[in-house]
Amino acid sequence: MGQIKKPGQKPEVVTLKAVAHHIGLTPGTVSAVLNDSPSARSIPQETKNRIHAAAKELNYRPNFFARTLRNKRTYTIGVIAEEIGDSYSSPIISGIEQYLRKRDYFFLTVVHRHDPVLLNRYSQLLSERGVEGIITVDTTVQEAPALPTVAIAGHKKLKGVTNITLDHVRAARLALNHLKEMSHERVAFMKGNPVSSDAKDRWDAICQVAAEMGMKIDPELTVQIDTDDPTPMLGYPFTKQLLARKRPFTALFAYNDISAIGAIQEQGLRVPQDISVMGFDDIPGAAFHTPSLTTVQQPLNRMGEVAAQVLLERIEGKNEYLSDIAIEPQLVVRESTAKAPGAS
Amino acid sequence: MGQIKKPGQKPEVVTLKAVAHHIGLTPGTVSAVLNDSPSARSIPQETKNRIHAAAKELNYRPNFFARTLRNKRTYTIGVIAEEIGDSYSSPIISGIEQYLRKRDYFFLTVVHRHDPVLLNRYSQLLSERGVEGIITVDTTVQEAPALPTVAIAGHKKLKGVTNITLDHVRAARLALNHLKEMSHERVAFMKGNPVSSDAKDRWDAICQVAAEMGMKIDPELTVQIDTDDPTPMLGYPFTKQLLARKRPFTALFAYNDISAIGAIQEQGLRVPQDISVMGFDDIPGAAFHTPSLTTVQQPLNRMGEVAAQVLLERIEGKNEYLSDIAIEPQLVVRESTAKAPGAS
DNA sequence: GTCATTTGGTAACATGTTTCACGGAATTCA
DNA sequence: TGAATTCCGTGAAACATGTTACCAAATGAC
Repeated sequence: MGQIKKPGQKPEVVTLKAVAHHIGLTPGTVSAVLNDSPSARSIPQETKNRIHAAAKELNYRPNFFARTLRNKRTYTIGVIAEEIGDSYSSPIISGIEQYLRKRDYFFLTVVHRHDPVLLNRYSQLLSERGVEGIITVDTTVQEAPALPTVAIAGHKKLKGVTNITLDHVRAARLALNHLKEMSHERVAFMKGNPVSSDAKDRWDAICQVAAEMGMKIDPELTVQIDTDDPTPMLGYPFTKQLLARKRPFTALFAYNDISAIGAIQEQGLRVPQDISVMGFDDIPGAAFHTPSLTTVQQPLNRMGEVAAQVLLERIEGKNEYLSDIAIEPQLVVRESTAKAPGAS
Repeated sequence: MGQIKKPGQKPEVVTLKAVAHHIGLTPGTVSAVLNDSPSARSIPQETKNRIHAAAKELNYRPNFFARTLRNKRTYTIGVIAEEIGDSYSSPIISGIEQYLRKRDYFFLTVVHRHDPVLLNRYSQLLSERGVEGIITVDTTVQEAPALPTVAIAGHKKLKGVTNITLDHVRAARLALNHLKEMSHERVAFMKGNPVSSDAKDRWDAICQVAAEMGMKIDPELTVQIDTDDPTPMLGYPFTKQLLARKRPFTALFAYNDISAIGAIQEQGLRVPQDISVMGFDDIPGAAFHTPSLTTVQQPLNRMGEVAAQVLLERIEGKNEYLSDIAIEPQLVVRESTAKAPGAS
């Protein structure tokens, strides 16, 4: 493993022993020098040079597993995401990768699909494979983990877990203010599927901010998403359901961009002339949809980076551990929202 | 690593030695039994039961690194993608994950960004970390690798590499036939950025099929993408460039869905009334764009699965290795293509 | 000739895997 | 019936490869 195979020959692994032999020293000495360990203090520079030269010449690569066996360091973390490849997880994982690459860490990825049993099994397995920390995406860790853990969109305070969450109150404020400025008074809401770990917080924040603003939320104008489709079809049936109630409204605050796009597919709605639609997330497609989507932007990529950074700081014991990190959302106004019909 | 830490106590690793000690046997014996190795043939069932019971009771988990040191098996593969999180790589990686999960393999992911130096460095690093095979996505491996390798959208025949490629000739036939049936005669083309490993093959196939069909390709109606933007902006400037030439055309065959969506943003085009636009890939957003995109579907998810499957078969030495696997595309007709204006 | 350096070797250890061997019992052969 | 062979159940030890605390031989200082 880990060496160039000269065609036709057998792999010819260059071990520490081989290097040592090559210059007539012992593996222990060579190891100490190559690691610049304190016990190599007394080795003269001349010898050190010879050792380094030989290692380079033979293209010596220490065996990762032998080394890990002693050192207990793997420079690897585990990422447990709800899914790979959907528009929410992808930018997060990409952000994680960006940061880890700079720090020469690697990561293993597994998918939990909101299944708590899988979540536990995978934490176990990852831990057995020596990951030094775990980042979870869109799930709630249920019990204090054995390894340093950062939970993106995690919402349970647990010892050893750093939660990275969007400031949902601020998000709600941005969104509702925007709608208010556009004179919308009858606003419909889509509540996220409870398996989505942001669903409850986001809704609570909306309720709180609505109360602050003196805006009342009509239960007849709220629908609850309870399917788990990664395509915009997610939003479609719930919009139908909403329209079927025949209760007038001028704006719809969807649970996320995906469901917002699904809602716009509903032919009964002219967006934004009749109904303004507000999304959440600002996924890559949001800007290129027709009409382009007004949305509360979550900096997903950055959240991934921050998660990785915080985790490495904890692994390397640099900083004291924070139990919560809030990320600030931004409002991105595009075409899908407009003045409420009939407003001056 | 790999065990539950009882709060307050030190980790308390359960090693083989601990298990052996617990029942008064030696590690060697316990190991043989737990692995059901041939040398455990002569151990009576009664003893085996005791050993298994003890292992379960103490919740023994073999140390992955110690084991790998001897066995040279890691059940891990490396994925080298151009990028994580864009609409091309994401479904592929997701497909890889789906298959690996079933087989209890893990994977490490790294990103090459079309940089050949990175590609080599990462193969090295992954190999040092004991991956048993590599899947590359959207890059061309330049020299015969030391490990079993599957290249998705790879185009160079190399010993040890299995290329998984779309049948581009068939793809071109599907697309051009559709346009012909819609009476399009003046078709504009966008050629992919040469760093995209499919670009050349796709173009060659289009030229070949066009020749077969007696359709001629006007160089004035082809543009060459030479930027590397993951958003639809990719297609936008090249469409402008095309229009600036004032050469009339009724259909545009974009390099992929992303650039097709970018092209449609160009306000000068009414799609499909004036111009039909054909994409390539069928990314998740294609169906939900307005107008929805007619496109040649690449089963990206499936390509990932197939890649993983083929790679594991090679690793486990089950099948003889194939140097090429062709994947069949499908035409998905949606709203962005229509009869050419003026056609009966 | 004793003491301190200098230099680098020795060996234990991290944890599992696997081959070999050994003492005693059981069986077979002459 | 006694010797030879095989079988049983297990332990011992080598090995996979590095790391590191400690030790020893050689050299030079006084």
